[in-house]
Order: sequence, then structure tokens, then C-alpha cells
Amino acid sequence: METGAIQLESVPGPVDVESTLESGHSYLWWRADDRTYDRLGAHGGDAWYRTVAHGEVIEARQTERAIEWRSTTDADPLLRELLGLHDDLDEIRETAPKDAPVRAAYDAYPGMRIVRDPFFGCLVSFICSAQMRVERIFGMQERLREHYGEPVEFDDETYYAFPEPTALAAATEQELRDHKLGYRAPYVQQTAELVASGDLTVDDIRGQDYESARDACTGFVGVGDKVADCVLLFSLGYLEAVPLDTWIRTAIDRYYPECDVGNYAGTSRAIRQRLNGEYAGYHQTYLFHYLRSTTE
DNA sequence: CTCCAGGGAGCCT
DNA sequence: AGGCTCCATGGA
Repeated sequence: METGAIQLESVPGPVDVESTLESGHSYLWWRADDRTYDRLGAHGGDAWYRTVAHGEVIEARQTERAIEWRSTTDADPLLRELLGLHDDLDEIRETAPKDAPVRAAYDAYPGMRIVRDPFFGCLVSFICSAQMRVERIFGMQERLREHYGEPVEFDDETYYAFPEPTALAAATEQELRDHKLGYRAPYVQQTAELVASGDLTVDDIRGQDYESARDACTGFVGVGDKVADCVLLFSLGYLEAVPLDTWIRTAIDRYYPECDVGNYAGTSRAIRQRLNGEYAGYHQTYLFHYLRSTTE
């Protein structure tokens, strides 16, 4: 076992691991303790989180001055990448529009960062997210891991990685339905088949300009514009991607009604411009959480 | 009981 | 391109 700590003073801008991992833009981490997911802030923000990424088990928690970690490897560079710790959050916030809703949203969750999830897990988890509450999406990914994931030993325990594309491609639709994926079951199976066969992979997406990348991503089954935007934003680092979900549509109706031009591509361009382009996805994610936390 | 959740596919015009 | 309808599941 290796252990270490990332000093917060080495990270540009504030950090909040809890809101980064529990707000529902990554579904690939889980609580390492017995405490269940709950309202943000309910546990003092010092909980241990665990994931298996690139075959390595990583556990991390935030303390007053550092992010402590335990892992099967030197997790420092991997953690910085996965948690978006390279993003200069102060600079990003500076680019946000200075209106009341965005300001309030940034004040509500200082330190929340955009994750960089491994591609396939991000893709499948957001296919599963269609018409599904945030809390339940975690459970679906947990069942996929435990039924189809490769075991990894760590600290005398066995944990399961997110399934490889071949493993989910070999699953039957009925099996996936039995694991409560509902009508998303064939989407996940067929998308896994596309990736496993090499017919459509991350290499067909990464590196292209934003709108071309989004179009390419909708080639997966169960992936429309919205899920494609989530994958570009939460896995591939397209920080300008603005997923137009029910919550951000409410925000558009309320605060930026002129941006709704009646179709996804046009509304996407308008709200992206309204949120000042380059980091529009960051600002959207803050708005999403602000709205979700203040309307329930 | 009904309504709805970080939507998308298939089919129609 | 744009507008239906259907699709599972479970908590409010």
C-alpha cells in the first residue's frame, strides 16, 4: 500500500472533494466508509471516497490542509487528473458572468471541480442517467461493477473496477434488465459492443473540435446531445460543453430566456455564449447544483 | 393514486 | 429538422 497527501496549497483555487464527488457528475466513486450518500455537508466533508481507475484502487479524503490518499500505486498524479485539480478555479470563476444566479451558485459550493472520469465508465453511467434520479444512478453503477467488473485486491479486501467494454458487450439485455437498468439495458449492451469491437471508440471523439466531438459521441446507442455533452464535459475535458438537462433548462427559462431558440444545437450555442464560452460547462455545473439544492 | 427523474430511439410528417 | 409516443423503476 502506498499513501500520500496532496497539499491544498499546491492546487490553484479552492478544493471541495465532497461536492466534487457527490453532486452527481461522477458516478464512479463511492463512499469507503459505511456512511451512505446523504445531503452535502452532512458529514463534515472529511469522508473517505474510493474508486478503481486504470486498474488501481484509490482512496481519498479531504482534511484541513490536504487531500490524503491510500492506493495500490502512487496516486498523486492520477488524483490530480481525476479530480480536476489542475483547473485554476479562481481564474475560471473570474470568467463567469457577474449575474446573481451564477454568483450565488459559486458561493454555494466553493471548490467543486469538474471531474475527468475514465471514458467508458463515464459513457455508461450517463447512458444510465436518462430519466433517473441522481441518487439511483450510483446504485446502477455499483451493480455493474460487482457483476461485471475485474476484482482488484487492496488492503486485504476485494474491490471491483468498472466493467471493461468486452464484459458488458457479453452481457445479455435481460441480465442488464435484471440489474435494474430498465430500458437503458440494450443501450448499454450495444454501446459496449461498439467500443469492444473498435467500431466507435474514444479515439473517434477526443481531439476534435467541440461540436464535431459531440456529434461523433451521439453515435453511441443511448447517447443523444445531452448525454454526449456530459461525456465531453466530465470525461474528456471539454469545459465549454453545457449539457441541456431539465435543471439547466429551468435556469434558462428563468434567467436567460432569450437563449432558448427551440432546438438543442442553437440553444447550446446561445447559452454557451451567454456563459462566456471557454468554461461555460463549469458555470453550468455550478448552476445545476445551486438549482437542485435550492428547489428540493 | 399520479407524477417525475441530469433523455433517447423509432417513427411520422 | 421538428414533433409525437413509448420506454423501466421507485420515491414523493
